[in-house]
Amino acid sequence: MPINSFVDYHMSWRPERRELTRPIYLSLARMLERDITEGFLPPGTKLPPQRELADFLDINFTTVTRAYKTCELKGLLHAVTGSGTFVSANAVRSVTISRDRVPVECIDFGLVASFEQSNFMIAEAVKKVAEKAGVERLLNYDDPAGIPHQKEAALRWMRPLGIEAATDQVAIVSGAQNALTITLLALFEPGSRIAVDEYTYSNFIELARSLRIKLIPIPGDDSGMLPEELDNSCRNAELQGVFLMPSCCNPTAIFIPNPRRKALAEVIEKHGLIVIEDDIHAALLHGTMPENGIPLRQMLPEQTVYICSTSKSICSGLRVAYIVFSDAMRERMLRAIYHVNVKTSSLDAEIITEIITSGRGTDIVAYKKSLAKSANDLFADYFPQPDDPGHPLSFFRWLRLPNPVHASRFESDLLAKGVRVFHSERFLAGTASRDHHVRVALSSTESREELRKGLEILRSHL
Amino acid sequence: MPINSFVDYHMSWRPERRELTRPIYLSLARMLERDITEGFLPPGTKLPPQRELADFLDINFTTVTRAYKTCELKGLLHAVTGSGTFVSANAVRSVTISRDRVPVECIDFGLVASFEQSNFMIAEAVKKVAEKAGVERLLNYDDPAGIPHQKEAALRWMRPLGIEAATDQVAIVSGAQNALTITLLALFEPGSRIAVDEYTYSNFIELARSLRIKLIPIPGDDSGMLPEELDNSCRNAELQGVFLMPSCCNPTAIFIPNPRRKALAEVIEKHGLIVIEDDIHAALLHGTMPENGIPLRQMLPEQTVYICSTSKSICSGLRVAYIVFSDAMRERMLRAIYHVNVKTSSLDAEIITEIITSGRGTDIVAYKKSLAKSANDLFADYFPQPDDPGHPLSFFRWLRLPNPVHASRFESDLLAKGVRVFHSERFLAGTASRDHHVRVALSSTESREELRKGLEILRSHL
DNA sequence: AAATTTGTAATTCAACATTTC
DNA sequence: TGAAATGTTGAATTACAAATT
Repeated sequence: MPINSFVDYHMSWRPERRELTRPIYLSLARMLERDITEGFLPPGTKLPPQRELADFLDINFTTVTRAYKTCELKGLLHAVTGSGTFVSANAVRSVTISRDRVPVECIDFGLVASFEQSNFMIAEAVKKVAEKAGVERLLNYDDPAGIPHQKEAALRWMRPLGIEAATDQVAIVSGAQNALTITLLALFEPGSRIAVDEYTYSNFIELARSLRIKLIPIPGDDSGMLPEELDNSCRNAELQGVFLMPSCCNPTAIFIPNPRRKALAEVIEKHGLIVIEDDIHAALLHGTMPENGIPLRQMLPEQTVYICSTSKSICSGLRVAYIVFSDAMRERMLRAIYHVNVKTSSLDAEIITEIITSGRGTDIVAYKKSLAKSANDLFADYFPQPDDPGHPLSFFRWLRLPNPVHASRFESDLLAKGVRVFHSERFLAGTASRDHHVRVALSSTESREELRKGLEILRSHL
Repeated sequence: MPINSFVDYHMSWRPERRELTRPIYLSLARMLERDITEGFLPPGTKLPPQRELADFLDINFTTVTRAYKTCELKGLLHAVTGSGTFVSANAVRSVTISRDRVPVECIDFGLVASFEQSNFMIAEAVKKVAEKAGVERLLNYDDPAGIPHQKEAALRWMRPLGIEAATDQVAIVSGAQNALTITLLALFEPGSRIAVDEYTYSNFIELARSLRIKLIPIPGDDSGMLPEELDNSCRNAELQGVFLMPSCCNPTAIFIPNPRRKALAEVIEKHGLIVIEDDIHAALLHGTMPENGIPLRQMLPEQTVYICSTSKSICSGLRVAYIVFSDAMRERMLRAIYHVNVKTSSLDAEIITEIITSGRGTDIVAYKKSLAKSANDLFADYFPQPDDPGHPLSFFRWLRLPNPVHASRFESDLLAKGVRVFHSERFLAGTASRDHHVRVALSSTESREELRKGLEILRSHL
């Protein structure tokens, strides 16, 4: 029997004892999920401690643990030892970012596109490939990891970025997100732990969640993840990997300087972590900083998966990315590629190959860089941030909000005014809801005029 | 202390007590995995019962349960209440099928290609699309599930197959395997159970294994899965879904007749299972049987995911498949598409669309049908199987071997003679290593002559 | 047909780790 | 600084279900 009657206590959640059916933990989890999704327990609510609720329901407290855990794995809750269990900020809605169902009439600073104005150059390459002899050979099941000359082009593209690899250490897949899925499936398992920045690309967060891979947020500073913090986390919990975007972290735009990269590499090597290095912006940012970033793949070739997408630098719609891996990983990576894709369209890969080998890729990158420069200059006019640690040519900026705001209300208010942005809360890997920021994509508007108009609306809203 | 010394008993596995570290169940699972992959415990070995091993190690028997369970989810074991726990047939090697690293000089009856001789017709469509105005609009992030007119074409393609759906119930993805990954990620979770035929497409087996989804093999007869057996399994264990290829099961080539489909649908509806209906051969086989198959999607629209790939029927290299789902599934499906692919290349989708709307698709299908007819006739000359229950136009045949053989030795002996086939053991979802078969792909050779030569070698080998 | 063997699952117990105050 | 609050995890207990003999 319950020790106390609890009539006088305040408990944020009081499930009906009579509604409990066996198995208890499942029915409790169902009730909890229902009350969260129906809004009775709004985001941020502190749930009763396990022992207290167990006492109230006259069950063992680890049965509550299980019910809470079930909801936590679904992303509805997060729990902190010592503090309690809380309803997640993103419990109700999905934080997945896509261009599906965006109101047509809005200025999109949400999804980070890639200055699609350059796509007429791609259209030319499409024509060129289509007219070549032997297109038929691009249309079968052969070479699931890419045709040899396509892989050569891939290596040629990555060489200036500091990547040297053999052709059997590279594979062609369908974009960076696809590469991440493949890598997580190939090298990790449910329950694995991967270190990430406190603010992390939200689609990676949800992908990991759906694969039941746990992300461990590591504190960072203006130069990115802190090596000593990573070292700490490795000591406390068994970590299998670390996810990094060294040339331009999404969403914070931070470029990790080489000394920091080296310090991180040392810690990573010491603990034998697998590095997932998403260098999606590398080609675009190369040559614009006093010193080019050294990829972690170069420092730790045996334990790094290097992902180089052409979506941002060349063309977003063709879905071509390169993955570089070590010999020890090859078998597992190829198998995962086969399970997820069978193969990537050789036609698309051939178009990108044509663009690279013809030298046109360099032109496209230069053009996108000039657009990025111009967009960032305009942004700086509206929001001067002299101490902004982000990369100066980033396709998006990380803007600190002067006052705390309600994240999803902020987004929807601004959307009502015709501008879509994403609040920092979407990018939270863990719990810590510290400062408030918005990520502002500069590469998705069709003209400088549209960009200006959107920035105007954003500034007046703040 | 252990009750008996066990010195006199035979136990198939005697892990070192001293090697156990805490947590016990994990270290025990690791030892078990090691001993299986290193071959000390060959496939089929019966492991000691949980209680016996627990007694031997002086631990609680549910700790052994957990260790066994861990290995079972990895696909290394399977357990049957009452009988015991056994090492899986495919525990050690991968059964993934791909065209990577096939000896160049072999006749490939392994991977099921799609009579690639018709690809010159696709090359024409590529040219046509490339020359159209507005190719740029195919090259951005828009419409992740497919451009509206492409989805219309998809529905037009599927309508004769018995599929009626709204445009927001269909999405374009990158081939059937990709569709399966997306479906499993969207609608199932680690630990979910899906019913499958005893012989099942081996890439689906491995995909499920990597997602820790458990496949429950259901006995069948010449008309496919047995409804009463499915009903039984549903009663005994909580199943969430069922995977079916009704128009031509891979690898057995069985076409499920309509009465059987209806009986299965009844059981499925009763238990509320999600149907994954991979109708990859539907377009090719339509109109060749006395009665066309009614898709399960038509009978159970709310609980079916219908997958219609164009890889086999139109072109394998372009990686385009259609998924049809119910309104209740939409949100989860779109999110999974975004996590795995972001989107499928609109260019590839447009080429397929062009082929469908121009009516060329029907020509291609007719051509492939004629090739399939001819190949099957040739096969029947070499291996008359008057009572073969498979579909007469199947791209592969399921050939019973007169005598039991060693599966992987059989494959490698034949490969040494220049022919690649796959033994039935690769397709075993569960345990029962019953009859011996080989799957012979008829659609992967480049000419009738090559096919004949391969069949000759195969016959003389038997 | 009943008893036995064997695996499954929910719950409870106990020890522990982290955070807060 | 250390005690209290709070969540985590492994293992044991218990009841049960299926297959075998």
